[in-house]
Amino acid sequence: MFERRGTSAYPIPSTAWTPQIPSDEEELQLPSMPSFSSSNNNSKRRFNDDQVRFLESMYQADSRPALRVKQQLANKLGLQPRQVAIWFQNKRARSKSKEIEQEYSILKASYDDLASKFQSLKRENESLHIQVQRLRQLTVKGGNENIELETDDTTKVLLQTSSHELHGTICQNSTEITDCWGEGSNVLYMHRIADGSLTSTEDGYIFETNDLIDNSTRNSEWWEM
DNA sequence: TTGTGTTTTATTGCCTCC
DNA sequence: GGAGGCAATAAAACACAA
Repeated sequence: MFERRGTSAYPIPSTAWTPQIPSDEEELQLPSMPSFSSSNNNSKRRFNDDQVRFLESMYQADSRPALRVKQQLANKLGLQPRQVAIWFQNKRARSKSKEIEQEYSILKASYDDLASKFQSLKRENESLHIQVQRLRQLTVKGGNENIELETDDTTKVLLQTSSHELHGTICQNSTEITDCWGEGSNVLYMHRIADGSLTSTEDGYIFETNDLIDNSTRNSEWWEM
């Protein structure tokens, strides 16, 4: 990006000017100012600041002006009608390109945010798998032990194991698991059933220990994204 | 001053619409 | 079929660092 350096040979209107798009009978209204000289001896010249300013203003009002408007604008600016038409065409292309750039930035920010959340969930998931494996080993041994599963900053699960039964407690918003064993805490009871699977009394909270690891790897493509 | 990257003006060819 | 729009691209103008 760089700024146009050119100096203006014409006075710049002191107040913002909004072009009025003329009807069929009207003439294009431009602020009074000296006509632009058409000293365009067929070499490629950049339009001066005033010409660009007027064209920009017109573009704001109408990005696709009618032929007659373009002709009148060309007369006022000392340009060929074709130059004006091409300027509008290029301007539309530049605007579209900028718009796409902005949309890309928004989408990228959104993607980065999602990717970050995904990574953190993935880490949590991996940690849970390790802890579940540990739990399985202990239940197979038939020990009698309290196991604390850490899921994230605000949730902890305590499982009390014996040879054939598991009791799980979910503690939320507590750093110490014992803090939340009181009234109102969210308690999850999981029971071993005949075939070795685990089930809980919470709605929709059923999983099978024999399959747990396999279940997690069934959708491994999704996690490997 | 020069080389390089960016921006602007202009051309070309294709497409759509009336 | 002609007019006008768009995408791709060329070429000139320009900014700027080395």
